[in-house]
Amino acid sequence: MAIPLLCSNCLVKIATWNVNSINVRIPQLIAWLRDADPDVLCVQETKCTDDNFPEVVLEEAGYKAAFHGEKSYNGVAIISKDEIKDVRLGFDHDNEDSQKRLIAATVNGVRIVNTYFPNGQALDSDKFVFKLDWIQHLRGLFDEYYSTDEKVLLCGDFNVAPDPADVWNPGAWEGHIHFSLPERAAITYVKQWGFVDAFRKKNGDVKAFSWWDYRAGAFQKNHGLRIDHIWVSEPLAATLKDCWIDTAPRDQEKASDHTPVIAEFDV
DNA sequence: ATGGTAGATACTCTA
Repeated sequence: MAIPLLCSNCLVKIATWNVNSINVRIPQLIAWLRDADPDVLCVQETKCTDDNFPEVVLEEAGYKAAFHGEKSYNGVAIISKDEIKDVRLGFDHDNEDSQKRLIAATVNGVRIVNTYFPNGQALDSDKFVFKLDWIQHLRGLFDEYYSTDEKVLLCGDFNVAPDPADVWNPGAWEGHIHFSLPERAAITYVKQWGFVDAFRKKNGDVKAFSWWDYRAGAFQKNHGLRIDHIWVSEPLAATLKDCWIDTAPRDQEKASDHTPVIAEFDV
């Protein structure tokens, strides 16, 4: 009798969380893994080199990890209970100086692409040009390597709020970084590859946020943006059971400015 | 319009 390699008729939980320094946040991260019990957690802004990644602590908590980091800035990782296969680090054209913003891997037959989109700073900044260019390259990655017939999941900190419902005061944010038309158009182009927004599929047009500025008591006033996303291909969307934002970690001491987004699949 | 906070680094940058 063959031993099944993949889970069948079971729930798989995949989450994304910008932790804003994984070494500062490791106590909250370990606690959240125990409470929320995700199968996979994609993290962004690890802000550490690969030799400083807290691999052992995660192992003790029952998780393996694949990571792609650098000193001080950026950095992404995929943390998983199950085996992490076929890891990709960055784009084909990246060199050793390229910002570490992309890691992809296959877990239980799902191709996971974990991303930390450039912030862009301001529309008149060189960093904004870099942001739009980076997003174009991301679409290119799906065109080149992946099929919409496969189970593909794109998640991470997109640094873009797609719609007015994703912004606490869309009137004031219109034209500003995170909610300007060029960057919204850029992520729409990525979405048109064949993605479904998991949160919107399960929650309609509800207003909900995944990030609140550290400043001006933004979290207490619920002055937030929904810039952390889980987008899935149609074959994966067909198995989507639920998608939600867990605001509890944002309310803790020493919180990240982002909070986890979780999608649950019946595979 | 300004400045408010946090993290990493090193006397400032990024978000």
